[in-house]
Amino acid sequence: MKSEPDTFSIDDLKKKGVAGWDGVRNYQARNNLRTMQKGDQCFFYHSSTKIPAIVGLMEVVREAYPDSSADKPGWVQVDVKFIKAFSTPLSLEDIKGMSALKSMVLVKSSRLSVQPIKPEEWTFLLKKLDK
DNA sequence: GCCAACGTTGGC
DNA sequence: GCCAACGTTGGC
Repeated sequence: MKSEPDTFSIDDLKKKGVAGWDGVRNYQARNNLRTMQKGDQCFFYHSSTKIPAIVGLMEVVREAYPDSSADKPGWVQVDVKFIKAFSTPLSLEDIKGMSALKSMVLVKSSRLSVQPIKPEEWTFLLKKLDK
């Protein structure tokens, strides 16, 4: 899940503990939000910043429900809980250099703000990040 | 700040 | 339903 740190950063999530992931206005991203289940974990990615990178880990604590920030119905948000901020974030540059991550959506379709991750990619990333 | 890639809108 | 014009995202 991507966010511009100027708008909402991993530190902001850490402070809040639990936050609503609202503001998604893209159908594909919305569909991905809808598939997320309580207990699912996801990565927090900082986009549009000096060093775009995976910076943290979080967990879905509430499944998709109407996004109150939307002026039209149909958009949804989920609630996520802070789990951790990685001491060493994994930059997009690094990700692009790893052959195991070659087919990541992040590399292939960088604009999608809520992306699926394959199990093998997830395992690989967690091993790299969570030391 | 630039620009490529992508998504959305609206005329026909 | 096509496609040109326009808007947005996000890496660099």
